[in-house]
Amino acid sequence: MQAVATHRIEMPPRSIAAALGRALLKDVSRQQTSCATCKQHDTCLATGLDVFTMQQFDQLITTRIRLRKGETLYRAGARFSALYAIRSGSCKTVLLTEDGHDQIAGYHMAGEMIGIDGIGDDRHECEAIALEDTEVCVVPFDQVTQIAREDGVFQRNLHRMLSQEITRERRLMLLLGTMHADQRIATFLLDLSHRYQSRGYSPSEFVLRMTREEIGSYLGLKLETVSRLLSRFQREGLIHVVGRGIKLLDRMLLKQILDQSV
Amino acid sequence: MQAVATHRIEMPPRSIAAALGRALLKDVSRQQTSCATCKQHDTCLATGLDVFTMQQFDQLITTRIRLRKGETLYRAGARFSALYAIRSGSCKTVLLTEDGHDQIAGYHMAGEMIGIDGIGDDRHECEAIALEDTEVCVVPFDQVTQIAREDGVFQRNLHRMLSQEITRERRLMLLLGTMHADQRIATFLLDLSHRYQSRGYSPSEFVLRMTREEIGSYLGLKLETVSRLLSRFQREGLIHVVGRGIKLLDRMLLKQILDQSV
DNA sequence: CGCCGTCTTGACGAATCTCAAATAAAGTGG
DNA sequence: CCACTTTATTTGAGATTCGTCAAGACGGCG
Repeated sequence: MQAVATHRIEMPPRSIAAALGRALLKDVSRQQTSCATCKQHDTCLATGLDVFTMQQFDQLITTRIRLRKGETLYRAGARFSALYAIRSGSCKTVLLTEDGHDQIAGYHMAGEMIGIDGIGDDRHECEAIALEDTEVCVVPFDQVTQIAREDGVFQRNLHRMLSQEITRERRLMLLLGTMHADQRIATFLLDLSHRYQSRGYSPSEFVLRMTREEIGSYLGLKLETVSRLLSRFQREGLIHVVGRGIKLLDRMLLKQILDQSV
Repeated sequence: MQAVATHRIEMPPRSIAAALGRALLKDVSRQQTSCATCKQHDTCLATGLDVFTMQQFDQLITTRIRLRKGETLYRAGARFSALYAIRSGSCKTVLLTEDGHDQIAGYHMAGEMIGIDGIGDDRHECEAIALEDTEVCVVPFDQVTQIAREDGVFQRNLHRMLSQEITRERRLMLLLGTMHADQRIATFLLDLSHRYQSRGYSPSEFVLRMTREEIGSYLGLKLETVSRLLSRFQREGLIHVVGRGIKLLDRMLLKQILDQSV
């Protein structure tokens, strides 16, 4: 019996370093039950480290930040100095253009790492905003760099983390470039389902943390289109919607929507 | 008086290592004229290295590959072992989904580095295909990793390169998620203009290496829409089109298209 | 010269956006 | 805790953009 993420996802509270460790561990989930929260889309900086390096890494984490709903973790243009591991709650990252356009680039839940967009030119190029009360661990990047130079496994994990961000964005590009509105919504719901499941929550019942408008921005749609499609999916028996509460009734049918070439 | 890239962009031929060096150098363009070809969108792995590390890096490059138009450099799913610096010619990278969809993820010209999508899980997740006869230098990634551990500047350059790929994709996401067809085409033309300019070619006159269909795939449009908009831009005096030859007549007006909020 | 892939252009239709109004939910101050 | 304000959501009708289908033109190449 799985917990339903009706309220908000929270990682079990322990020491700060342990919290981040959980957020970063992967494939070692058999040994540590808390790592069950972190399987697929996570960042895995600490996978397979030897004890010494792991201790070193633990010592990095000396600060954590509490954000209330709507508060900003970092703004576009802010100086980049650290990565942030989400300990509890969730964030959105927002892209801004000169001409006032904006778009939500990502929705990030507990166990994920954000802020890597700043590495390139020492400035964050998007802003991160809490969608609910959220707590993040601060991981100073210069020290990450240092450990990467001393430990090959850690270096590899860092590269993998960066590359996975590229992969994530590619998937979104494909969605935005080729999919119809219903396919986008279906993909979005299945992605959430998958991510909740890999954190130990129900894959078929969860609460959206974003408004219809934010979902639309993320998927390249208008809020009315999002609303209409959720209603349509409900009429067709695919899902059950109550406000931001979502229950997936037939995930096979949802997946079939993705196959429709027209 | 600038050369017009009427035929194809080719880096001046020298030794293999030097060719890659040019492709990767940045900000040192005052000292080496050949680096004028590589200013903005490039990868800069070798920026600011000391002589010793630079020599080390030079020795990496022992292979280059010649591709005829249409040939594949790597396929999706192929084992990742190296990055590729484009020495002459150009490539497209293509994303593929299980259900047969595909989309062009990037258009890469001489002086750019491709293949970094493979780092995450040791497999390339897109395929790279030559748009014309093309020559690439092979940069073995395990040795890149090794140098990164020994040299902090090099490590930083590597991180920057990865992060820039993220930035590039973000821009494309914004385009796909928020822009109208005319804004996408205008952005596409201005981006090419910018990149040709930073390689020492005319920013206002160049030859497209892709078909209308490929441009459409890249921008999330159908080929007819691309064709119609190029015609419209020509009618409006913004550009002059002859087949794949493009002359930008009024870049200010093109930029203004991006500001139209409607 | 004729074939084939590419490109242009038109007419039509479908998907999505825009505008608008009503309803529901969330937040606020007393 | 209630009344009130604000914000979010749903739904409809109409406009618009872009895609689809189709026909013909262009250009390169054997």
